[in-house]
Amino acid sequence: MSTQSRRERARADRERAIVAAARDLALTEGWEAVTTRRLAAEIEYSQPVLYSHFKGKDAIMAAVAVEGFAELATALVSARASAADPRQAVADVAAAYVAFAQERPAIYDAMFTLAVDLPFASQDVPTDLARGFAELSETVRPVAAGDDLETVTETFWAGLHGLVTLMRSGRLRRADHDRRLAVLVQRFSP
Amino acid sequence: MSTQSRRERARADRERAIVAAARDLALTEGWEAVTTRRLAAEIEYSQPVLYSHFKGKDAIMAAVAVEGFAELATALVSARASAADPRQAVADVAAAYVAFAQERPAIYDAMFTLAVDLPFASQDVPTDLARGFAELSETVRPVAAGDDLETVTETFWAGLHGLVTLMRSGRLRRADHDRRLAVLVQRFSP
DNA sequence: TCCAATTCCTAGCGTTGCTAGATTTAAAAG
DNA sequence: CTTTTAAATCTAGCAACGCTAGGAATTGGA
Repeated sequence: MSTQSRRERARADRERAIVAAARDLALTEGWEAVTTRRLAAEIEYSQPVLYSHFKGKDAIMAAVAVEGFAELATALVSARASAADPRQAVADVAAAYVAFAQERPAIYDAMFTLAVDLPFASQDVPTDLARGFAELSETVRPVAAGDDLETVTETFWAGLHGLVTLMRSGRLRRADHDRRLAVLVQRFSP
Repeated sequence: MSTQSRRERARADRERAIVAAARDLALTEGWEAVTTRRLAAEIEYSQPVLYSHFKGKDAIMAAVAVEGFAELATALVSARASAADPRQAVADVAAAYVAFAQERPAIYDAMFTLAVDLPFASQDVPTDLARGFAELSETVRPVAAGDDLETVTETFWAGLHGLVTLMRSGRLRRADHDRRLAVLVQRFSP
């Protein structure tokens, strides 16, 4: 009984180590540097061990993404909480969203561009993703007016996502970023 | 002299065949099906021939993307031209943009998500890309007001891009798409 | 008809994600 | 404490990827 629980604990530790290694590698060198061989070396086990924890590389990336949802949600919550008024809240939350994406581009990609085997628009959305979305919702609620709140939230989100991805891939000049963000925020401000 | 020009013509034909094969394969089976071996088989030459035309697979994808810019620009031009008034123009151009992305997802990815070795925010932007961007600019000009036109255009573009990419990767429910687009259009309408 | 130059292909390198089968390790039974 | 059995882990390898070196074949001009 106790030996079994000890083993389970060790397994859980190793699983966390895999996700942490993937996250660190992706952050420092990008996802193309995150190979199964490299991950195995990092946790000091052989390659097949990874597959006893995760179905494949995509599942590992999904696990990193889920961690990212928690971080993003926390960042959005604190941004909105410290805003002086609803108008400032939109600007601050937008800034926090963009800052997260720019500081952790690899994590952001795993969350919103790469891994597709995560439940999004369905019932069993990861809790922290729902938390982040709810925070966006509350932020734009004052401007929803006649429109459906969820729809407005998704559209605002899409605007942020578009700005972030187009800029990071070099499609938009970085210099003008703040002005673009201001335009978007203004269009979604009370 | 004539034999040389004949050879040059044959080479140009083969180059076009490569891009066409890549485009067709990407459209029907996605970019992951576009391998250099598959492309070589398609044009009935061996693999290394590809590298006498293009620096690598990325360059082939970039060539497909450039073709896409032309198509998109044409679609946007005709959408704006047939619009009854400036307000309708915004809606029609937005709809045309989204329709293009949804009907040719692989091409759209090559244009705006994958290939990065294309000049975007610089002087030597592909002509057709500039054409498409100019069309977007003219469409949103009535709402630019005090803001810089280029900035507003880029922000509107980002909104469209965000909607398209988030929906295509399953992050947004497809059913509510029209309503989200309407919200965006309304925010950028005169 | 022979030579030279260009064009093209065969073969292979290093890397990827992933897996089958042997091997070691550890727990349970005697 | 030894033996047996089961679980955990590793070694080795597969198929596919992008890409390239070096030799074979084709072509045009002398």
